[in-house]
Amino acid sequence: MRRSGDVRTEESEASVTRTESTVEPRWLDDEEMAAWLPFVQLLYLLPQELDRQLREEMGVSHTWYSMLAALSAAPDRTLAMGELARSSMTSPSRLTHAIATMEKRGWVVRRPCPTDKRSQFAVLTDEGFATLEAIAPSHVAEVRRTVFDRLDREQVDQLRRIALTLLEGLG
Amino acid sequence: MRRSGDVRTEESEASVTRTESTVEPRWLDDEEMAAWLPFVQLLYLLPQELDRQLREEMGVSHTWYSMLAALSAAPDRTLAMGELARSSMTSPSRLTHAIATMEKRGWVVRRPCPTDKRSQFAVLTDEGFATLEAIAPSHVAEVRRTVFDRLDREQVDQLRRIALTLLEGLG
DNA sequence: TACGGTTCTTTCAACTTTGAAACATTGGAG
DNA sequence: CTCCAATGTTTCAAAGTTGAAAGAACCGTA
Repeated sequence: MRRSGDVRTEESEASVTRTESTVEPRWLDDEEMAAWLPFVQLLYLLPQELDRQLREEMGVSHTWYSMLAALSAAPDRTLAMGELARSSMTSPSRLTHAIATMEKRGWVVRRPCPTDKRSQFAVLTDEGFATLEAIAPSHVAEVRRTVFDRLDREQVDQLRRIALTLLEGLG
Repeated sequence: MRRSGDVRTEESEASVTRTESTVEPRWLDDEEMAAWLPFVQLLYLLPQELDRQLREEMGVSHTWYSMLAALSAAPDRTLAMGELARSSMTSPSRLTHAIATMEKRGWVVRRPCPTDKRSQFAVLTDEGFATLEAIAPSHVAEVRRTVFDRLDREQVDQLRRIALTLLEGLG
């Protein structure tokens, strides 16, 4: 076992000797592994940190934050539930629960859609907007502290390209 | 409002005119925003995709996967709960629940630590190890498909450096 | 050896997330 | 017009996650 970690390339030598019918995958090589280990750590640690800060400061998860942000950027601060789910990258079910709770807090109201009775609009209230405005500065400060203060201009550009490339393979 | 999205720099113009006592943060500029929007999307979408694949294939979340992986790489496939929590980047509480469930499935057993009666060891069973071996190939294929097949060697190296840099600011 | 602060783990209750199923509505094909 | 599949949303029950608090054992100091 020369390597270790998340993807367990260290098993590659062992598994070629096994007699199973599964096709042997192409394991990660040393350079890929050297990138994957820190990247996957970042992938789980950074959202956790952003969530922690938002929750501590304002009792809001990043999921909620992006729902509020999406609404605030929409015309009339209004979006259909489905669109909101898509633009905040969350499941319909999760959205329903979250919006229900936010509605109780007075941040959002639901309105029936006049042209499609299946559909509901979610509308950001003034109170919801004010809440978002109150959160935003410390959130941006956190993003700056954890990300942009640590990268030079060139790396910011590299990050942009990499993220855009990888996003193509999702959604 | 010229820009939109997660960090809501579009509010910067509005907020300078407000009369609140909060200090105006340094908002993200265009280049930072152009990197942040896809990056934050990736940050939530990629783990979701990795989780989805692991869950679908083997009924296991990425959290569980990294616990199993950490155990499999440890001497005697054994780690104290605390060490396991640290190396799989999870909270003690979450670890307890997860290990309890895995123990029911026969993947792990808990053993008292002989030298410190507060501490418990988690030990990966043969069955747990076999499960991990069964998962690994399709997981590495997924990682390859979503990440490494899309980046050239230079980008892999850039990603490594960026991830390492940002990790310094966490933990 | 007894105190007290610290460490390691679990428990607890509240909350969130999940996917499947239910419900209501729509729009197109026959 | 009447199906029927597709769409948009909610409900449901099961599972997972959270942070705080509890419990147990450790270790240094007196």
